[in-house]
Amino acid sequence: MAAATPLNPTGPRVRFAPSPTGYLHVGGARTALFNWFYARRHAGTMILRIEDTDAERNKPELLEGILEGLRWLGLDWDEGPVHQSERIEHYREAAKKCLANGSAYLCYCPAERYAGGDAAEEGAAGAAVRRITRCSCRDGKPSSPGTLPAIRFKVPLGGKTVFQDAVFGTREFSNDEIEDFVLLRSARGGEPTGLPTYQMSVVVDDIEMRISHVIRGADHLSNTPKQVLLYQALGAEPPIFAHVPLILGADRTRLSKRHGATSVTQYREEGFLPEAFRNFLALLGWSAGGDQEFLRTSELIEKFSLEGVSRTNAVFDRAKLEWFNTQYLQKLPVEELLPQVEGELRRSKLWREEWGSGAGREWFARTVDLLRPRIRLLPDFSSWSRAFFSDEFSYSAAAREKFWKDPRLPQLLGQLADALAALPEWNHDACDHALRALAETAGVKAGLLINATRVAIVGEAVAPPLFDTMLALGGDRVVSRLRKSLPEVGKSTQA
RNA sequence: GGCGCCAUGGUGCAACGGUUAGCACAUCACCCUUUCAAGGUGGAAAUGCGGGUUCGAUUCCCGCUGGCGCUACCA
Repeated sequence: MAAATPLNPTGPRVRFAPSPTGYLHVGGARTALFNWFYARRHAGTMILRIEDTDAERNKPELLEGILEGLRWLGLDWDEGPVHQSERIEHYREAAKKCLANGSAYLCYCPAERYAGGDAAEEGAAGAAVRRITRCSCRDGKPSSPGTLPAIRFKVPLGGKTVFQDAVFGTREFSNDEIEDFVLLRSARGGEPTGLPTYQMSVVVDDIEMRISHVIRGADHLSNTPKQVLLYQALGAEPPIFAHVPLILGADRTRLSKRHGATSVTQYREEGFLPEAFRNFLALLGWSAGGDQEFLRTSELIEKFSLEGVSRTNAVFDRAKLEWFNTQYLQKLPVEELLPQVEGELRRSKLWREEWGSGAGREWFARTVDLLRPRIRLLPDFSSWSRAFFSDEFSYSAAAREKFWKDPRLPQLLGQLADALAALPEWNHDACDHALRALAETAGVKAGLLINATRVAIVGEAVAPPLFDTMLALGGDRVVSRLRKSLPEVGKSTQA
């Protein structure tokens, strides 16, 4: 994908590295967004890397969905996507190097000896679980020689590992708390060396891709010291880390399927505007410092900084997301909205080519402008405001129940249709006067006619102001819809 | 269990030793109004607890509590 801004070869290099084991969820999207903001803010380079080393859990078909989600969000990248599955040799080389310089060793222990234990032992009445973090293989005394070995990192005894985090500050971990983690899994099949673990592939790639800032979820804070140790073993300078707080569900646990929509694709389908979604996401765990919240993407890029990233986990609040959407729906210049609405109408098969240019385009723009203060999500354009784009619509039950009660209505609406049909000119005030005049002669409140007419011409109890609506629909349509409604109005008033 | 991180109204953020603790969402009331929104005005609502440090703590330190994360030959 082409870069949106000129690249600065000395600028920061960041990456977003999803694993195609699921869809792009909002947490990942927010991480991608922050990386992108940072890259664009500093004219740096954004790299997309696919972490697909786990052949079992990896589902290649999910990748397209992730890319689609990123594109919908409006994010682009300058390099990649790079697939880790195609770089296995690099990781093996690095592991060999660690073996050669003494920072790693071959471990012949069966995998089960390390795995399984901790979680399983938890039930033992709170008994302290001492994990195995070192083994005799480390000293060249294989516990089960003959089996295929894994390569483990030889974590230094004693001492501490420190690194800089742009969000959390200087972090220190004592090495004795870090287990001898696996670099290369024991071989399956005939291969002498296996596949890399996350720690290995991430570090090797971040080094080779010259990543300067690792911006990722705070769930990685705990394994960062392992990675720092690896950088040192490979003779490389660690990058600057920036761990961003997690996004939680309303119950304060990490956002997951049971919290409802967590895939960005779902938000696209529900009809959110990407820019509104971006604005909302940006403010989850980050703030420009002041009180301003409505920030267009260009402002977000301009203001983004790692210093503004919070250390507190944030709860995903859908109500606020919807508020952002209504704000964008209302504040954007109409022209920016038209393509979105056009897309929506196309999806619902209501689109007519005449609205693409000329007078049709003008009408379309005016109508969208009229409708938008009442729109919450894009599909509202083809549902409750359907009557503005199609003659085929139905009268909502709630609307007839509410506004088609008065028994005089069938007669009055008939008279109104006649009066409107006789109008020499079709404009807001003419319609207004005609309706009020009729109300006065008939001795009814104007509101009675106004409300009933609204239902008759758009089928809904809720719509823009009546005379603006009439103007948008045009005289012929209003009159014919009014007449066509008469039998239905009759039924309702008798019920 | 161990290690780590975090802690301002229900939610998202401000206030980075001195403010009547601010803004926004949500919520309630009122205004506007032909419906419903939008908009406007106002209300209710927070510094988890306990110790320090300081003339002064939301802010710095310690403890507690609570939440979250990591604790795999997953990423």
